[in-house]
Amino acid sequence: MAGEKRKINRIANASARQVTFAKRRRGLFKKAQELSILCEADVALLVFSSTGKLYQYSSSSMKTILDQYILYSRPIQKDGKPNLEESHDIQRIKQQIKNISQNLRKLRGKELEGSSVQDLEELEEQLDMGLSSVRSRKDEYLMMEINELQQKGTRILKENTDLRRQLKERYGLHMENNETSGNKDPQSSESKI
Amino acid sequence: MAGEKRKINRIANASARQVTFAKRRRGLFKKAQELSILCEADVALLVFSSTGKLYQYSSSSMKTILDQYILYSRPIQKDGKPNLEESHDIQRIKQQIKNISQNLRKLRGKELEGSSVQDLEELEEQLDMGLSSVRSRKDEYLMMEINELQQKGTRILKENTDLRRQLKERYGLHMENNETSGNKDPQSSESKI
DNA sequence: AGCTATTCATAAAC
DNA sequence: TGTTTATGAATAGCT
Repeated sequence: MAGEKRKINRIANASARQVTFAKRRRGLFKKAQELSILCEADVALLVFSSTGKLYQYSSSSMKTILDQYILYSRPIQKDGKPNLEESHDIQRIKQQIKNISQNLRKLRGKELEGSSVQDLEELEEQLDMGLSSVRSRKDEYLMMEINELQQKGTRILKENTDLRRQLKERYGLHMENNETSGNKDPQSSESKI
Repeated sequence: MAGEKRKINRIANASARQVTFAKRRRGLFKKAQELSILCEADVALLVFSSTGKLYQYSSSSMKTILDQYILYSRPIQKDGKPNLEESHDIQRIKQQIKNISQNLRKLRGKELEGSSVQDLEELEEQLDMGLSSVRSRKDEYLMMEINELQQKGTRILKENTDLRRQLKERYGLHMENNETSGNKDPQSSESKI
C-alpha cells in the first residue's frame, strides 16, 4: 500500500521520516551506482541526515571527484583576496538572520490571543528552521573559513620560514625582520583536511 | 517496452548510453532533491559524464556541503591547541543554543491553546535573547577570529614578499621554492573548496 | 523528443 | 530493523 500520490514535503512524523530516509537513501545510492556503471559517469554523492550523520558514495575516489569539481568550478581566481565577508554564503546567512529577527518582532508585536494556533506554529517552525540553519550552516561555514585561513597562514608561514633558512644557510646572514609577529606561534599548527 | 531485466553493465552503444545517461541523470537528481526535502537531509550530488561535463545538485550551497564533508571527514585534531571549538565562549554559546532548542521543543509540544499568553511571551523573550546573544557574541567572536587570521595572514604574506624582494635585490637571485608558493597561485591550495 | 510496457522503488502495515 | 504487498514512478526500447 504505497499508494496515494506522494507529496514532496518534509515528513512530519519523525520516525516515519527516519524510515523513509533509510529507504530512499539506499535507493538513491543504488541509482547513483547504476548510473556510474551504465553510463561510465563519475558520481559523488554526499548525504547528511538531519542529525548530521554522513553517508557517502563515489564511483571512484571521493577526493578525486571533489578535486575535479574544484578544478571545474573554480576556473580563475586571480586576486588573492576572496573577501570573506562579501561571499555569497555569508550574505545568505545574514539574510536568514534578518528573517528570523523579523519573525521574532512579528511574534512580539502580535497580540497572542488573537493569533491562531496555526499562525503561531508557522512562526515557531520558521524560527526552528532558521535556527537550525544558522547552527548547521553558519557555524560550519565560519569554522571552515577559519580553518582555511589557518591553513593558508600556516602555508605562508612555512614558506616564510624556508626563505629565512635559505638566506641564512647560503649567506650566513641574519635578516632583519620587519616584525616577526606570530610566526613562532605554536597555535598555528596545521589543521589538515 | 522497458522490459527485460536490467543488467547493470556499461551500455555498449554510445548513443543509447547517452540517452540513458540523460534520463537516469534526471531521475537521480529528482530523487536526490526529494530525499533532501522529505527527510530534511543535506544532499550534494556531482556527476561527470564520460565526456567530462559536470552536472551538479545540492540541497543548499555546494560549498557549504563540501565544507561540511571536509570538516566531517577530517580526523580529530591531534595537536595540543585548545582549538577554537573548545574555547570557553563557544562552549557557552553552544549551551545557549541548546537551551533555545529545548524551549522550542517545549513550545511545540505544548498545546498552544492551553498556554497562557504570559508563558508564550516568556518563551518568546528567551528565544529573542538567546538569538541576540548568539548573534552578537558568536558572530562577533567568529568574525573577529576571521579578521585576526586575515590580518595575520596579510602580515606574514607581506613579510614574505619583503624577504623575496630583499633576496633578489641583494643577490640578484631567484629562489627555487621548495613547494607551494601559494601566493602566486591562490587556487593551488589543496585545502580550498 | 514523446510513448507504453514493464520493471523498480517504496509507503504503509506487519 | 526486516519482510510483504499494493501502487505510483522510472525507464528501456521504439518511434
